[in-house]
Amino acid sequence: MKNLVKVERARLDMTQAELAKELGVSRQTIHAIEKDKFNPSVTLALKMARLFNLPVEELFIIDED
Amino acid sequence: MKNLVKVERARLDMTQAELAKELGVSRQTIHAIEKDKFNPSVTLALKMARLFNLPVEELFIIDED
DNA sequence: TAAAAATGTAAAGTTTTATTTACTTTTAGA
DNA sequence: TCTAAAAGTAAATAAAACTTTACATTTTTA
Repeated sequence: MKNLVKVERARLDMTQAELAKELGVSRQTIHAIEKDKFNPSVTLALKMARLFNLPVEELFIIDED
Repeated sequence: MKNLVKVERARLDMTQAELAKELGVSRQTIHAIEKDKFNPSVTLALKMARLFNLPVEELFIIDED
């Protein structure tokens, strides 16, 4: 699993802390997701995708099959 | 959060056990998701959406804002 | 270049997802 | 209608998401 959170966050010119607050999670959660430390819930993924105006499938990409 | 897993599973004429096996999770996990008992990981959501040939956003719907 | 802001990291603790086992109830087929 | 498959439920456990706190490092900006 890789994701475009860091890039899309940069596009919106938001800090990890700002994004975290917007999404109702901790800054460390954002950091961990950006570093592929974990696999967020679909709810959080949906909220992020909506904020970034991207489909979940483009924001989070499963490596292989 | 609601979801269309039960409906889409019916469209593919699969049992909970078959779907579970296909996705590499337990039958109870499928059951719990169908009953909105929990919020799956984005990875599992992506696998389901791909199997059902639907965007994650259509398979899993956040209730409000 | 010094200070402040942002990011990285880490550890302990909580909550929730997911597994396993087992049993009951419902549904479908012979 | 009897039977078997499927689905519902539940509880104990394991694993992972997420929180909180705290501090170090990097980047930005005054």
